[in-house]
Amino acid sequence: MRISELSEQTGVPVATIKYYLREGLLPEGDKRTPRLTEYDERHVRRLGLLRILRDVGDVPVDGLKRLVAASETRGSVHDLFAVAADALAPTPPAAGPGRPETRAMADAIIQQAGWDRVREDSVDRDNLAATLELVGAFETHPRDPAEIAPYVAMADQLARHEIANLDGRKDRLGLLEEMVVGQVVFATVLTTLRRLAEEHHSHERFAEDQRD
Amino acid sequence: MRISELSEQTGVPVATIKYYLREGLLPEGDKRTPRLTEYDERHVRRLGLLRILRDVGDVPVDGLKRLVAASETRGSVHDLFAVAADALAPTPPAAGPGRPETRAMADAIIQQAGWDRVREDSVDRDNLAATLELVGAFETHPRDPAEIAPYVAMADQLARHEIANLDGRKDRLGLLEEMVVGQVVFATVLTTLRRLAEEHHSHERFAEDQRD
DNA sequence: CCTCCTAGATAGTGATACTGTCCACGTAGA
DNA sequence: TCTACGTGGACAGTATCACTATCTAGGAGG
Repeated sequence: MRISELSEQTGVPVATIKYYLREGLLPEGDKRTPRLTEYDERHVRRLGLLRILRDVGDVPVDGLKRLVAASETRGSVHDLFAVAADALAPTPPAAGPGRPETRAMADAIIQQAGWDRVREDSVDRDNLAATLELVGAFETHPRDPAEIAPYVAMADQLARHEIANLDGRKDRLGLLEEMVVGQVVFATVLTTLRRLAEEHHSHERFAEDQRD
Repeated sequence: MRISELSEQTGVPVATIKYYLREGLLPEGDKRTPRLTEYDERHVRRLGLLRILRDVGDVPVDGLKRLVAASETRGSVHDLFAVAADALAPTPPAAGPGRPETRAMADAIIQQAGWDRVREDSVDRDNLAATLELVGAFETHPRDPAEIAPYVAMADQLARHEIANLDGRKDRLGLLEEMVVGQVVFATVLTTLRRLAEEHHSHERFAEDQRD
């Protein structure tokens, strides 16, 4: 199919498709002649994936690039997922490294959770530390691990559920795609659901409360 | 304290403080003379809050404005929370209204969850619908509610936990602040923890898997 | 043959969140 | 009293991001 058809089928403007091609987010099509390139279903699918990650997950274009690079990772599917996790993780909120004790607390949380398969240099260790650091600067005490425990338990449940639910028949890249889409979509959905649930549950405690 | 001192104490540049004052995110200080304004602890605190919401929660300045406006809401604490939830909710990903059946599915999910205290016009109903719509356009089938059920249960747990843990001694605005910070901080933390947990749990199933 | 589309290069746009400059003035320390 | 530095206020400038538009030359297809 031609670029205009690809655009029609996906709803993505031609200019944007060209941009994604330039950025290497879409593989080049089959160049029949210097003036005519043929695109196929793989492009349609990839474009759909890119739009979901951008529109639903707010993944920056730079993250998409890292994801594309990650998809070339050799090794086990587990290795592939680990590299993809780094690609999806935002770059740590604060530039600075933060106090080492905050990083230690992040590591302690991960160890407490029993997640001993997490790489020592996972980006998310820094992310967790950076978040604790920023929050700690506001609330004087760096929010002790006990407060985080329920969230650790939830994350563990969530991850088990999602890993278990991956379609075992897919190939390497199919699994990656499913994992990545699941991660960003359900992160968004969960955040929205949580706000809805909070609105509901605040009723019992605060509907009558006119305080102040 | 003077503006330079406020800046030092919070680490926020003077120019940024001026910007926040212009935007109405910070209340004006006590204008002793036309050339000298006195700021106090309330400004320090507010600035800390704003920075957390921006740096950790990625709340846009516009959302912060909505939040400030929301904090003036009359009525019960429950009403206050509801308006704040709308302020924190991102404006729906897609501009268009989407198919009505998607909106119906969003409403059905909320009803199934038993969250009957959620306002009919909550922004998050639209957000949920918009997300379902976008995902549905990619994966042909609009992901049936059963797949979402576990997330509904999690969100419910999360919300109960958070509402129950609010410090009951605080005043109206203190409660709002705690609720809002908790919401954005734990949303971020949970997302990070989930990626970490997924990396760990993928080991058991995929460490040996070289597929493809 | 003529019109439309394409690839590829490059430049421009709009939104967001600051950041920098300028000025006249006033405050505080010497 | 003198003076250097800090201030409020207005406004312009900047950086980044994610596109979007324009232009050129040329080939495809009726």
